[in-house]
Amino acid sequence: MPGYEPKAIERRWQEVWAGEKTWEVANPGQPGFDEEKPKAYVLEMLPYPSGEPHVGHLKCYAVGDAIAHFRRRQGFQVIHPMGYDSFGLPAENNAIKTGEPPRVATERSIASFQRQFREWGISIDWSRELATHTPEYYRWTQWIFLQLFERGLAYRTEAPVQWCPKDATVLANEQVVDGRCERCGTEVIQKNLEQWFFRITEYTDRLLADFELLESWPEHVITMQRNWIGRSEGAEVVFRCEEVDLDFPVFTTRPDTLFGATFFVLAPEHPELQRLVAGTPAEAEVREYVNRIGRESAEERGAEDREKTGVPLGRSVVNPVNGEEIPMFVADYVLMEYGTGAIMAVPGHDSRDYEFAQKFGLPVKRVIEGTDPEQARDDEGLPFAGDGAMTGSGRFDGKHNREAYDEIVAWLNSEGRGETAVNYRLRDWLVSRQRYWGAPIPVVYCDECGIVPVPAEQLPVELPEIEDYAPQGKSPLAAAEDWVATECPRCGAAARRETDTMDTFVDSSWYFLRYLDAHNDGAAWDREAVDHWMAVDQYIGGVEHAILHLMYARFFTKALADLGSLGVQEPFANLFTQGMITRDGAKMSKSKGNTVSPGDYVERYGADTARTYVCFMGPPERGGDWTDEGVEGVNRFLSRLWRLCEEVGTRTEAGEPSAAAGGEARELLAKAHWAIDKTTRDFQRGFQFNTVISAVMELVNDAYRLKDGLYETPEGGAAIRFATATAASLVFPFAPHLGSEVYERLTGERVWEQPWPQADPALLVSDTVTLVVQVNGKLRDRIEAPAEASKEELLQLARESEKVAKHLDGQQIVKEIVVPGKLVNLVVR
RNA sequence: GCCGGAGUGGCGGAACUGGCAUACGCGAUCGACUCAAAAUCGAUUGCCCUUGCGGGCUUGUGGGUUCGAAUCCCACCUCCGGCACCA
Repeated sequence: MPGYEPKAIERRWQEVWAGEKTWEVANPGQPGFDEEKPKAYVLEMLPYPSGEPHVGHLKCYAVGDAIAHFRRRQGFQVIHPMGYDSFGLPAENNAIKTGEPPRVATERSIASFQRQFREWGISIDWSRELATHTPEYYRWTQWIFLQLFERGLAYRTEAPVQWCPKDATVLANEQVVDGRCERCGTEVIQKNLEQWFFRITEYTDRLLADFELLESWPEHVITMQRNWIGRSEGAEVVFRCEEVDLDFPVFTTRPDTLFGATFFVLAPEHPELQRLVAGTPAEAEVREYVNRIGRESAEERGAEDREKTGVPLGRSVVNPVNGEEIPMFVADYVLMEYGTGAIMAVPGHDSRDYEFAQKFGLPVKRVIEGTDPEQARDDEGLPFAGDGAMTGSGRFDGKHNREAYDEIVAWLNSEGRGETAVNYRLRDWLVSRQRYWGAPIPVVYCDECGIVPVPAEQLPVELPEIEDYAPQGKSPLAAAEDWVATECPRCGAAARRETDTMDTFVDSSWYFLRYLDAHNDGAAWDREAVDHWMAVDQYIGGVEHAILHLMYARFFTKALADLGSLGVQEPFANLFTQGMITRDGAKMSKSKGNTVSPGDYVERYGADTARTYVCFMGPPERGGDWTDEGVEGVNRFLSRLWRLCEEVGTRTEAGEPSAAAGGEARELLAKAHWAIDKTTRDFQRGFQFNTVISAVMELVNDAYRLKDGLYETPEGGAAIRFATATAASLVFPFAPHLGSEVYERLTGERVWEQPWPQADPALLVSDTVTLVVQVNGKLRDRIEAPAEASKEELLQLARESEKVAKHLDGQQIVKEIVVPGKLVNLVVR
């Protein structure tokens, strides 16, 4: 008997699917569009094509494909497209090193992804394939840029930016991790440059409020985004420096502690700093301090155990609530990027201000009493972060601080010295990059007209071919003189093109819309197609995109909806984030030499084994450690199914299984229906693929256990044939090739054309149940009991048990608990 | 520090609404087949005591609620992830 040979099976079915374009779906109005079926948009995050696919890709697409297959067989018209996020730094860095054009390396990698997706048997609608580096795609990325520009949502301004000296480019705040470049790990420095921004901050409140519109997102992803947006409610309060006749607004979340302010601190980058100290004795020391801080990296400055430093300015401001003059300082623990770059310092109730006050010998004043009377008396327990009664706060004394909060803000407002205010951590999205391998920003600079957008009909602004990719502080595109020199679209005078390109996150912020109308060369998409398919019903990807990509895509969706181009406010109704696969307990990396190449495993065991393994190794939202023994275990299981199919195919005849069958035939039929029921429920519950697969394993195990007896009779033969075909049908979403092959051999049908099986309720119940008998909550016996036995009958059975009787000996039953169909618990004393 | 998540056999993990803890897989031991090995098939496999029958213990730790807790409540410990001088 020939063994399981996945190679031949898998190739055969891949050719069927490719030849028949099995997974293509039509848009509304096109031939082949099915009006009856509800739609389901199943989408995995598009890959960044660099080298070969790794196991993370295998897992993501195996998980997504299982969902796509299940939904199809549940009667949905499933759209399941694929594309490539093909602009970006790694291809360009490779180009700088090797001289190979980024396009060449990228397209080679795309070819490798395409080949592997086919070899894995992922059910992709290839007619909708896209790559973000093609002019057909980025033409519309540029179009969206122009739309945002027209609405004032894209703007250019000089700003302090994070600059990576190694990659010689600016970075988004989101791409700076612990003060280092996310990509190359180099320490980031600050620079002032003219840059392009998207006004995402205009959408902060909607980005927060619309979490409500989502159906199912992991709670931690929502929390991460919420923290990233960082909305704080508080008040803006104005402190005045009489000596230089300047007002200094501060943002505070604790206006109730205003009476406790004992000093005032400006960030080293504060624009009024020079004016405050010019010509004063403090000037030299302040300048030296500011210069020193300026030279420090973001990492040094943000270090966890950094001691507080600062310099007194020799100036003071007036506290608006009590007229007190408090001294001013410059200190680097105040950040220019947040709030107003200045703070009122309340050392009695803020740990950072407290530390500073201790170091500089400044007064610490308590203005809220703790509930603990010991703490209430003096400076014990300071800084105090809790709530309590106001003290040392004039006419607010005795009030609870939460109450006083509003009254103080109201009073400031009436005096014109303050008002309620909201602050966000989120900054506008810096989208320009001084890099080659990205979509050119479609803008022209004209001496007469200034910044002029390229008219939509002139798009795309194509990326020119160049020789030298190395950045020299400005975009490599600046060297392409013929390309840069152009005419002003408005006045026709000589003008110069923008030489920066767009952040690749821009490309991936709208690709899910382009799939829906991928070859439209008259518009980014057809509104009817997008209205039909959006939103994405299930989005799947790595949790590393929890903030950046997902928030940018949400922002784009809202902005495009405001422009009238879209009818939804949220792009992804349901989100699933898969966990990372490790090897030997560690993250895979080439330097550690612990990488796993999916290609090797597909070659050795077949795609079905590799796919089923990544779904079986544990709950997919959690990570898991890749082991070869685990892969072999799954391969064993699929081989068992294969051999069972071969045996059943020769030893039984096709025939309807009879629900009236008795004995082992009925036992196996019941197991098959149990498996149908279990897998269906687990699929509907979410992503419990490991338990889905284990249910099919149980079914196959039972078939092996019972098969020899079943071959004897026609009913038995029909039962095991049904059980085997059912196993194939249920495992199909994970092992589509083997599932198709086995199902076809035993039924003559194509499994993906069959609806998902339905469990027969009559076979889910049995006429006896195992009754668990406990004495004082401890298991003492198991008894087979009639399923419909009454409470009294169950108690009777329980008491008759010898094993139970032993534990009742000499004791008195004080309570009897009966859960029909399950258990009896006798409480004795 | 703040915000999430998780602690179950030798390992990955299962257990629905509080009701048989350890499904399924891996590993291990034994047996069948074989000249032999691999593959395959079958049996055993939480820990402790006991020749056996049987008994005791066990879901990170300590307490609580309950006839009954991996599951609910309180306190604590450990690990993982995110954010972090954000006023």
